[in-house]
Amino acid sequence: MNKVQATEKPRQRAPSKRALATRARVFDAAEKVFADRGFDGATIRMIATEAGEPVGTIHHHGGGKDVLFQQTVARRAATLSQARLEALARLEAPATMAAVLEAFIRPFFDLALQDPRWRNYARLVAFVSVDGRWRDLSAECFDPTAEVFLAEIKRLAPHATPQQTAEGFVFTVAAMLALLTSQGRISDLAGSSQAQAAQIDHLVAFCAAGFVA
Amino acid sequence: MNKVQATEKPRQRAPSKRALATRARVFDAAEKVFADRGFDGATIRMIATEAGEPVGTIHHHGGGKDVLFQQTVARRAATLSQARLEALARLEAPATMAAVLEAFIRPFFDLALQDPRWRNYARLVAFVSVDGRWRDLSAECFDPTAEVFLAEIKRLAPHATPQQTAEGFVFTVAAMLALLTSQGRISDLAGSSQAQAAQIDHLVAFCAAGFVA
DNA sequence: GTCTATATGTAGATAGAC
DNA sequence: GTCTATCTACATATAGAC
Repeated sequence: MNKVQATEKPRQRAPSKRALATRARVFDAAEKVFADRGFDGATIRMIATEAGEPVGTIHHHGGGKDVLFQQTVARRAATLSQARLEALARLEAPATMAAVLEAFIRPFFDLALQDPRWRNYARLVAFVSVDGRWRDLSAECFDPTAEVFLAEIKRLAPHATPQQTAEGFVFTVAAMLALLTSQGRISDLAGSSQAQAAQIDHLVAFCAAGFVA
Repeated sequence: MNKVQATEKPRQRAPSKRALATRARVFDAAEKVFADRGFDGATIRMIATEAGEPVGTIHHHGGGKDVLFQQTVARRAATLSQARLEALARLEAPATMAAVLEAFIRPFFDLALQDPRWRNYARLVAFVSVDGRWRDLSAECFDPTAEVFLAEIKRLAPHATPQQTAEGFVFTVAAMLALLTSQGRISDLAGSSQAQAAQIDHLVAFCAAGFVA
């Protein structure tokens, strides 16, 4: 058993499993701390503590605080986009407005329901959406997919002006993020709790009705 | 013996006009900087520069960074609540869902359209709504009025469950803040600009239709 | 790749002159 | 009430040992 890679030094060595696991822990920790406290409220030290790694390791994998932040946001964006576009492609030919909106909304909830890291990611995205300094980042990560859905929505509501469809889409995204990040706020207001499954249906119905109007 | 009473503030003297103006400049500046950068991203020095005041003055009027932040959020909340409740009271007897939602939504836009400081305030509120650390502050400032409107909405949609009305209200608030803080984001997506007046009508219609569904 | 120690900057806060 | 000067603490980042 010769260890080939031990002596070879190509342009970039494949990272070891150990290194990849560390890297994932660093980004998961960054995701959680950034989601809790925002970019400026988070510190490299908090992230290091959360990850169970020394401070230097965060810089090594993250490459500075704002690169770390941007990569943390970008990391899951491709997965999310793909899930959304696949859901859209799965719709049979005469799609309804509700079905298109659900193809956009549900994948995020499915991921969030089964993985708490995706819930952290949702809160992180909410922070990004509110802070004007990350507009370019947000556009890079999410606009391409948004354009695809926007085109589909326009096709289903040809009578609406471009402004109206754009507005409706912004309202839909805002409502989706609010529900994703509410974490019981709605139950507080309502006085009791209910399965999230129904809430997603309500969100889709709410937005679909809004678009029709 | 009389030492304690002597050193205690007898009662607060009425502040001079000059002092009140300075105080207002401090809070306006804090509002803008907090709206731009969030709580942690803002610094006392940025606020001082924005206000054209020395650093010590910010502490004097604000009393520490987080007290300053909370007072900045609370400062306009009463005005907003009052405007909303008055708009609600002005509705004639058989109110529609759209009219009730408009009574909630339009006052904020009216203030924001005529005063850029209210636009800053809207962005500040968006930051607060996304950061879990300010949940108590947010509840204190906005929940009482929200309860009034929620009761009215329930009256107009007796068939809906408490969960559904609470959800719809959260969606409405999220969409409202998104539109208030969009600052041309919607025009970007739509490819052209349009008067905000129509956008508010669209928002009301969107949400009213959602509630009916 | 991983971890420690440290350099450098700037934050929030305050004491005291005016 | 207003402003200056300064204290203390902790941030990011990096150099270099392992």
